[in-house]
Amino acid sequence: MVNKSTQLDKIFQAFGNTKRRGIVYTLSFRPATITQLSHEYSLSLPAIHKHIKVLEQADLIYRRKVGRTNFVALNPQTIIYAQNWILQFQAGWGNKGESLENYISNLD
Amino acid sequence: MVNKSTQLDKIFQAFGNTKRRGIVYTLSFRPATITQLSHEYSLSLPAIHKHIKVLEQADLIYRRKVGRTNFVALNPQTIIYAQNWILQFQAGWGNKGESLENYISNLD
DNA sequence: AGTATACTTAACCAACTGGTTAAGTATTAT
DNA sequence: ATAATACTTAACCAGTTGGTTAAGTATACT
Repeated sequence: MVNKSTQLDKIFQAFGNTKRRGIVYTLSFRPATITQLSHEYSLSLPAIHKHIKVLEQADLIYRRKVGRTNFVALNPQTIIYAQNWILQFQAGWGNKGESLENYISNLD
Repeated sequence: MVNKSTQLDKIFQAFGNTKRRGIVYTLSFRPATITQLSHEYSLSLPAIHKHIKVLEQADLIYRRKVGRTNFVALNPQTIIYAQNWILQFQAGWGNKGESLENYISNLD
């Protein structure tokens, strides 16, 4: 399998996990350290490390190391990018009350 | 592993694949049949069948069988649900130009 | 110098994903 | 009745995911 993963794939795959969405939610209030997040979500350090990596590779968060402490913060631009993809369907089929039943019965 | 998958997990996992996002995009113009989608995305019927199942279990699409033909259509309510989750971050940290560098240097 | 803290990395594992081929079912056309 | 169409299901497979335990590294504290 070729598995060409685009950025939107990575972003939505990152969102597709309850704990990662929780981390994003937490970071929407303020930055945090990895240890803080591991306590908040009852995850081992290796486990949170993997989640952070997934979020980082999706460019949803970025980090800065200060001494031995890693601070992570949201990257709002990437969230806006995902928002915009979803928002394009605002005016799409179904938003004006169309139903599949009606669609089918109007075929010929 | 327990793998308690919430609806948001399913929705974002469904979005986390380029071909499934393509299917959603196509369906944002009008309903389609499974065979039409398999041609449009060069996928075998078993492959498209699995994608349709993922989208259906996330409640992003629904279908009606007419004779031997399966029509599928978007469920805009579910898309709105995902939009709303993402839109909550509109006013979150980082949207007023805050940077992690500044955050760190203001700690004490 | 020795110990604690904050990760990081590696190896392992079961479950899931996204495709395949092959075979089966239901409906429609000839 | 036979054949074509439109899926559906099952079995298989390689790669990914999300956790684990154990060990390693870098920085800070005493």
